[in-house]
Amino acid sequence: MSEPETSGPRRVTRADVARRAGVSTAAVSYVLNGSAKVSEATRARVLAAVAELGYRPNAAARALKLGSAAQLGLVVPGVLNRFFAELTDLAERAAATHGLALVVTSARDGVGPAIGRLASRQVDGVLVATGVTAADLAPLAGAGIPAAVLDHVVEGVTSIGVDRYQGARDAVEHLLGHGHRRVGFVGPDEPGRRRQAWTDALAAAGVAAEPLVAAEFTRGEGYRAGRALAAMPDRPSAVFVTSDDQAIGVLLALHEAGVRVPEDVAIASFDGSQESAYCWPPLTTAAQPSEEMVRIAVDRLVAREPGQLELPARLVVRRSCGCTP
Amino acid sequence: MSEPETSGPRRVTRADVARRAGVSTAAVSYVLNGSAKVSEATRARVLAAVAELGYRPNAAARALKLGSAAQLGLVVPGVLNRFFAELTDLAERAAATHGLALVVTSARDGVGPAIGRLASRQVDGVLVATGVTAADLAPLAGAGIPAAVLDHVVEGVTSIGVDRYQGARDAVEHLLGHGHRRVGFVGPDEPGRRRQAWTDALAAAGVAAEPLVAAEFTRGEGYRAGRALAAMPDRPSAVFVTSDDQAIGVLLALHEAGVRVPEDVAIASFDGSQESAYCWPPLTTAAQPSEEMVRIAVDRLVAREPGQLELPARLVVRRSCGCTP
DNA sequence: CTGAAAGCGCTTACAG
DNA sequence: CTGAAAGCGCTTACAG
Repeated sequence: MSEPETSGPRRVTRADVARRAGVSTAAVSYVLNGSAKVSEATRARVLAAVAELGYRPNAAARALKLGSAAQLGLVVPGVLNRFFAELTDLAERAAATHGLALVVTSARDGVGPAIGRLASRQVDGVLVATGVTAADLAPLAGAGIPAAVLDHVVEGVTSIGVDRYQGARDAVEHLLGHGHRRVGFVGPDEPGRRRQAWTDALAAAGVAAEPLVAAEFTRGEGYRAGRALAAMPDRPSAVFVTSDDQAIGVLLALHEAGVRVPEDVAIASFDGSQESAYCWPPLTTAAQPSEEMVRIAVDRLVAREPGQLELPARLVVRRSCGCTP
Repeated sequence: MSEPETSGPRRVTRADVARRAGVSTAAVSYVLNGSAKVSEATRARVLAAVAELGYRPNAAARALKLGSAAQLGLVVPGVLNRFFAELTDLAERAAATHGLALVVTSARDGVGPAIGRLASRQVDGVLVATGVTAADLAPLAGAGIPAAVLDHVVEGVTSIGVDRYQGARDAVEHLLGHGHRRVGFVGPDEPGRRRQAWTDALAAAGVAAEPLVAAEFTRGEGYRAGRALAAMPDRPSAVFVTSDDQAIGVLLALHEAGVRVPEDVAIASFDGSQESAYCWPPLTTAAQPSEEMVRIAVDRLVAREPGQLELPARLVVRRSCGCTP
């Protein structure tokens, strides 16, 4: 199209620095990598040359030699989901703590390709915040790259998850504690631990587990479910929603229909994203210990320490369940 | 701490593939890089060997040789802000279109360090979605890495921005069009184009530009501003808020105080994040053409095509201004 | 304490 | 159409 910029001044390499400082190239590496085997005078000369030349080590060369690109990969379903956006932010911080950069890969075209892309990038580890099987992770194992699954526990794979059953159960029981006897469920149609917790909690309370309104994990699906709820002749007086994002969609539909929350329908959800505190009414939600999960996962990745860990969810009580009027 | 995994099977290199396929290592490269200079039979043998061995080219070696790591850098203030989360998602998609990965760097410790980190990583370009000066970008220029500023236009720097003045002015005028004569401003205390638009629009309408409630670009600050608004004896009947995130904070404070939107206070904001459609009431907002901005910026980065472009904002009318009751 | 040298895995002219 | 070889910029034993 237009004239491409000329390649500009040749990149400055450590050879330039060595020449300028009057030392060997090895000395430059030693100084930069903090080896002790270099005199104070040499160190000063090298550092001065580095500053004068604006030298930056070539990360690719370093990665080739060391077999590490000093970066972590993160696979998310997409950063648009509130909860995953927060995870991305936390992961970036945690990685930075170890001097690692974060390569974000969305699994929009499937988790397999996403992992494949990362596997050839000499990443030092991969954080996976999507549904995966051990097989999906195989290319990483082949390349000697450790992986840690975030958010849920997968058999045979290093994973730091949250106890979805307990979190959901706490939320549903909280709703029951408000005296509700018809507590609906908004979430994926497939069986899962949150759904099981809902079923069990209602069974324990001696009431029927219904209605179930199917919705995938997006605000849009939550909105559709909310419209369905609003239109129900025998609407439940409370619902448990499997994620904050879905609950925010439910909220919108209910508002539009003039159904009041929590007066007409009480709501409790799952995730504890920051958004849950800023919608109206603020959501009572089973909060995942995201910060802790990410920190632990990154630490284990860096230490190449395998293992599984399930952390508890914590019920955060706000207005949507009817607690704070 | 625990025993580190053993280094595992040595990585398979193109030499292994060549041996297995019975061809030279060059042939492997030719096949993988789609060069025409290789026979069909050879190609098939190489591809078979690649599949059998699960070979993945070493990205670092490729980057060193080619001077390109096939990745783009993105500098954001943080991915927690709704708008930047969406930008991150869009950038990841746009980069993938060109076969590039996305390295996300938060400018939490300042834009200088963030850019420095990227500069040594052989990224093929950097997308900057933070306030920057041409000087901040100097290390990139030194390394021959093109940069493009997103979201606003910076003098002397390739940038794809939105017309903040026009967007804000449209929003304020829309509020005036509803008959409001006291239209407040919630946004940063420093002068800026959005604030100027607010001042000008009110001047043109012959009314005083007040009150101005200072708030930085976060939901928390928006919340504080909303509380201040709610407590005002001479509360304006409408406010323009400089971002959706802030507006969502304002909304929460107003709800808590029992101030109705739009009946008591009409609101219009800026950004057009997806969140603006899902809060209550949904926000009338001057929407940035994010998808287009990101696509154009990435295309220009890849083509190393400099230049500046300012795109119009588009007013999306929803309930918060009083339009759709 | 410092320097010369090998090698990380790739790509790509250059000969054949 | 294919192979041998140089070289990208670094790190790090190994001699001195």
